[in-house]
Formats: sequence, C-alpha cells, structure tokens
Amino acid sequence: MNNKILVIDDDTSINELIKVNLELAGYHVVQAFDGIKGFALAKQELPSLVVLDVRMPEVDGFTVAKRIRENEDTKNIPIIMLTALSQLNDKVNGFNIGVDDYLVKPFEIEELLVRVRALLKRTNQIPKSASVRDLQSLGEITLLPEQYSVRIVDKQVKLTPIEFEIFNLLFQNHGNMVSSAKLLKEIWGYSPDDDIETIRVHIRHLRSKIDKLANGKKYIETIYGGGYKLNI
Amino acid sequence: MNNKILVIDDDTSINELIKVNLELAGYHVVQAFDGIKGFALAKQELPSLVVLDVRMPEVDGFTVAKRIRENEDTKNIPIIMLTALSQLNDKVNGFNIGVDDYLVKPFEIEELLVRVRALLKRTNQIPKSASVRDLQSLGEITLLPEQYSVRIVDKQVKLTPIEFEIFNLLFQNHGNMVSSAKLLKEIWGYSPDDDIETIRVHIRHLRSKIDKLANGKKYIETIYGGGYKLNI
DNA sequence: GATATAATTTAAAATAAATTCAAAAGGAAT
DNA sequence: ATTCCTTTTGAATTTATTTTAAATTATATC
Repeated sequence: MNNKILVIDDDTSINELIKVNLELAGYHVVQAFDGIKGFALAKQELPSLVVLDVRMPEVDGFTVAKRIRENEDTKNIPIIMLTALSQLNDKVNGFNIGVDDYLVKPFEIEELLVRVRALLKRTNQIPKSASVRDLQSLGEITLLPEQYSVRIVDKQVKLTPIEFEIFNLLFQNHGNMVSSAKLLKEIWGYSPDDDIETIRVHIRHLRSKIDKLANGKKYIETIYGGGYKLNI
Repeated sequence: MNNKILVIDDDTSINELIKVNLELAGYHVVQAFDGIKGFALAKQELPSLVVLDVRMPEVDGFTVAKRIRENEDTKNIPIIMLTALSQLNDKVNGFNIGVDDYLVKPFEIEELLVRVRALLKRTNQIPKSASVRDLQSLGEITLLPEQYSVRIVDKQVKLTPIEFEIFNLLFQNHGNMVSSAKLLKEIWGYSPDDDIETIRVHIRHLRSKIDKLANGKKYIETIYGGGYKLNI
C-alpha cells in the first residue's frame, strides 16, 4: 500500500507546515506550489491522496480537481480540499466538483491528519473494480458512510441507517428531484405507492437533524407531487 | 539475539538513571542526549529497542520516532516513549505515531524494566517478514498481544482470545465503524448473519472489562444497524 | 375562492436491534 | 472426573428505529 501524499498549495509556509506534519505522521510527501505543476505531479507520482488548496493564482484548485477527476489514471485519487468558508458555496457548487473531503481555513493541523487517515482508510477499503466512486463531499456537506453520519462544515450528526440511505440518494442526485417511488425502490426494494407516508416521516426526521447543523438553510426541498431534491 | 538499548533523553540525570538500571538488568546501553544524535545512533547501532523521551529541544520525540519508522533499517525497532500525561492525548493521538509502548512520567524504574522485557519478548516473536507492524499504542491505550491484555494509561486488564481479537480489530480501525459482518469474517472466518448474538455478548464482556479501566469514558460505541466503533 | 390532493406535524404503535441476565456447552488443566 | 475459564445460546428487557394513523396546513386546479 502506497502512502504518498501530494500537497498542492501556493502558500509556501502552509505547504511546508502540512508537509512536516504529514511526514511526522509517517506519510511520504510530494509538494507542488501551483496548479499546473500540481496536476502534472498527480499524473506522474500517482499519490494515494491529494491535499489541494482552492485559492491559487493562474490555475485554481477547482480546475486542478476537475482535471484530476477527468484523467483516467488519476480519477480515483481522493482529494481533500482546503478552502475559505466564503468559497464553499458559490464556486464548489458552480463547478460541481466531487472532492472527498474539505477543510475550512484556518484549520487545525490535527484535524487534517484525522481526515487524511479516515479518507485513506475509506478508499483503501473500496475494491478497485468499483470504477465510479460515490461522491463524498460537495459544498458544505460531507458524507461519512463508515459512521452513518453527515458533516456540514464542521458539525456532524449521526443518522439512522434508513435516514442515511435516503440522504445519500438525495446527495448523489443533488440538484435533481428524486421521486418517492425511486426512494422506495432503491431503499426498500419495492414500489407499492401506498407506503409514501413512511418516506415523509423519514424526511421529517432527516430535516430536523440536518437543520440543527445548517443554520437556517433548508437543504431538502419538497417537489410537490413528485418527491424531494437536495440543494447544496 | 541483540540486547542493545538506545536511550534518548536530553535530561542527563534521567538518562543516566535509566542507563544504570538497564545495565544492572543485563542490557547494553547506548546514550543520546538530543533527537538528532538519537536518530543517528539508531541507524548506526541498530539497537534492539529504543527508549525515547517526547519532550526534547530542537527535534522532539515524535519526530525521532517518525524518522525511525521511515528508515528502512530501523523501521521495525520497538520504541518505548516517555511522556507526560498531558501530552498523551493531544499529540500522540493527533500524530498517530505508532510507538510500541509508553510510560507516563514520573514512572517507576521497575515499570520501565518490565516493559522493556515484555517488548523485547514480543518483538522477538514477530517474524521478520511482517514488514508492516500493527499499531500497538495510541493515545491512552496500549495493546499487549503476548498476554492478550489491554492497558489504559497504567491500568491493565486481561482479555480472552476472542475478546482481544475483537478489540484489536476495533483498535486498528479506530474512529471507523467495524461491521458485525466484518468481525465475524475476520475472527471466525465466516459471515452467517445469525451468529451476531455471539458478538453482542463478547462486546458486553469487553465493555465491562474496559470500563473498569476507563474512568467514565465509553470507548466502544454502538452504531445501530451497523456495528461498533472504537473512539480513542 | 372552493375543492381535492399532497405534504407536514404530532403522537403513538409496531418492529427491530442491542443490552442484559442467566445458564448451558465446550476445552484445557489438574 | 472435577474445576476453572471461555465461548455460545436463549430469553427477557430496554432502547432505538421504523411505521402507521389522524389532525393540520399548504398547494394546485378549476
């Protein structure tokens, strides 16, 4: 198993800080200080994880992430994005880039190490055959399947198994409506029209948990007569 | 078998105290009084064990441990860390450095001798081919596989073989859920859904033993519908 | 604006899962 | 065979989750 991590950040002192701490934790670190070299190194070194700053001159982090995801050799490398809180919504949402986790700056270095470990473990457990990975992190939201949990920015809540499956389905289809019939089929394995009540109650439970994390924002939108839609 | 021990501690009187007592116990001792010389000596002397102080000026114990683990020649040398209680959680946990055991200062010199003997015996039994050693010590918890025991800070309890295997699996995956199915597969070698009852009872036994050591803290968390998770 | 339909809310019942308690079965040591 | 310890099984209890039901509120359509 590989333990090489690529750090892409134009801020040399932060880049260095991350490198030192990752090395302390036993990882081998490769550094890049701009987006172009970053993507080049990703292809060349095929690291087992990339730590990527959003804000960089010339080629920014979103572009690098997108290129990594588009390239056949690198598309499955997990990415942790470093981003300012203000950048979270507008751009991530616009680009719709699937990263695996993100950290809001300024962040605790310990927190980065925790996420790196969790992510490496998670992705190591996924069989190679699964060529298309599920989205893990988008905008403010991160899924933690290994704990049936959801994190929004930096608050986290535990869901029940069914709640998690519903949320995951909405998340993977964010921006689009998921019909109640589809939810029933995907999660319960059938589609008998009448059990829609159950979904409504689960949605309510979900909302009440999610709302505690999301100050004010209503993530789960109701499509009258159709189903539900997650707006990230 | 080699009986050379490297002691790395900048406090000359403690270093000397350890040296004298280890020599009394029949070991050959090499001393270093700072991190840089410590690592250099580790490479040069290839001792069969390192006693390492965390708090040192310039290069601290974590850095030395990390370097020892990275170097091809020294990576399998067992390390006993000397640490203040306050340093236990934040740093060790954050850095996730795999040391083999640790002692909380101030410690009894007898205790150090006991641990040295135990660790040497343990590592002598491990075949050289096992290049990647399992984590032995993290945060407050230390595993003692050779006696099917777990130590938390300085209290220790003996587990049964199955209990130990379960705990070890949770420990190696700390922070993440381990499903009941995985436990069954890893430990019993099969996954027949129905024997989950057995796991529950073992978990109960484990908890009752662990809880006696951990004042108040609940280490083993239940993930409803999923499995169990160890929080260190 | 009235009506029908759909969704939310609240509460409570039903189900499933996990814990606890007790005890039987199996193994190793004497 | 007896004892001691570990592992497994069974059943009762507790807890958490899921489902059902009824009353209220919102939405779409005519």
